[in-house]
Amino acid sequence: MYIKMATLANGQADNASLSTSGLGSSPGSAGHMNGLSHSPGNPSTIPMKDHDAIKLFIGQIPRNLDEKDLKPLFEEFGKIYELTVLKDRFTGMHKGCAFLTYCERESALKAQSALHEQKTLPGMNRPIQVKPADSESRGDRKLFVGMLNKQQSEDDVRRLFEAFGNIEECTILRGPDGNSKGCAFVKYSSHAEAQAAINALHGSQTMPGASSSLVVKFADTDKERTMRRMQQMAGQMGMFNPMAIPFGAYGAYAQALMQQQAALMASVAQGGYLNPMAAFAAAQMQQMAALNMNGLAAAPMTPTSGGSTPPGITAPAVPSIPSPIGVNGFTGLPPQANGQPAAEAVFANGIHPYPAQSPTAADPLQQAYAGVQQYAAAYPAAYGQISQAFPQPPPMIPQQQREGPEGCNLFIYHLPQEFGDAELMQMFLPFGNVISSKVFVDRATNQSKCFGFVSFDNPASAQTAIQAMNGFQIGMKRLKVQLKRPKDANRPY
DNA sequence: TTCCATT
Repeated sequence: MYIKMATLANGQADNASLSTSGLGSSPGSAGHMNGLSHSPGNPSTIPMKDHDAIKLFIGQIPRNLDEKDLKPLFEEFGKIYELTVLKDRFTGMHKGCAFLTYCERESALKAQSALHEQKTLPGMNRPIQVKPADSESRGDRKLFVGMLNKQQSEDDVRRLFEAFGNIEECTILRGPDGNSKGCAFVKYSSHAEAQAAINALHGSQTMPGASSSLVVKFADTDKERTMRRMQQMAGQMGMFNPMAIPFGAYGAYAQALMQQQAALMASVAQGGYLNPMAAFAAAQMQQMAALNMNGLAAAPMTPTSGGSTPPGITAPAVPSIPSPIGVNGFTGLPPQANGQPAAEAVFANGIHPYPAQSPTAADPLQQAYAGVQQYAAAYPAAYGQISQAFPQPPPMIPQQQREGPEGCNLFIYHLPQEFGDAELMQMFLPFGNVISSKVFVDRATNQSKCFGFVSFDNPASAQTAIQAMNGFQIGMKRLKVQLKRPKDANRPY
């Protein structure tokens, strides 16, 4: 078992090999940015998929082939977003099939036409199946919205609905004269998002001029054709989707967070169990590289961890960054950032759905730093050397479970098996004040069920966390991070 | 040969 106790160097190497998108880096090469320097702020380092990407079902796979064997076969047709071989939940037995999502819809279509029933893999007696997963066709995700104010535009409706998920389409129904009929269709990426919107908004308010409270229900499928016509009519007014710009000026910082989280989780996932020291150190190194890579840190990088206070950091988008994150993370200033108001201003500019936000909770940089402190504070006895670096760790002992307000509670799925409450909290601290984190554990086996909940004290942090962490890649799987379903979520309308 | 789980 000690063999698995990865040294820092090994942990980092593992990260690099695990990553499909260049997120990994090695400690010795922090100074030259691990080949990522050519893409500062390049969104391609954050894996994304088309909003209309198709999840494919792959059937008739020999049971001796796992994700890494299948990857090359399917990569021919495009960049893979996620590939998951289905396994029995208890025995871990390969079920002979998989789910595959390409980043681009087009790749899925190509793969389907090239492979579906076109050949039989060794040992199989039926040809390979490559087709949209059953789940792709089922599940209502289109909402009918009634009792709107007739002055409300598509953008107004979007603003009302965007907190509950990714809006793929939003159309006001209009008469031939172009006047709103006071209703709209809103299509989310998933059924769950649509359901969340229903739960939160149906009957929640009465628009000025409307005769009764807001109606939010699943769209009548019979009328889909009508709807399509409507959408085409309103079609060419090119609206931009605010959700497509997750962080605005903070994009680069979002990336930095990704790097940090990548290191943390990859080292856990690869190591087979949690090695807090390696994870922590890896996160530090990743953060150094990431911040510098993105041009947020002007300080020249030195490969050794000198004890000097890092020089001031300048950045065009985020004027002032707490420097301790910069050069080695183990020494430096207390986390009271001097740039909070500026950072908040940037952050509030089109990013916060809830403008009335406390600056403290809204400053992700500060939160990131707090997260690091928390991580160090969690293991003070074993790693005194590190906890020393933070003379006064904030009293952030995980509180008892408590739910936050509506819109503040996240459901997280596909957690690494090794993640416990503390790791879950650590993962989400950079986005706000985590008031609780809970990984579900099987009572019988004491094993994580790989899902859990995180609660923030404000909805903006929750949304920021969703934007940053939903779809975050661990191995070939991705975290699912969404608002917790309200308990009456399954009630049909 | 169809994942998926909501303190």
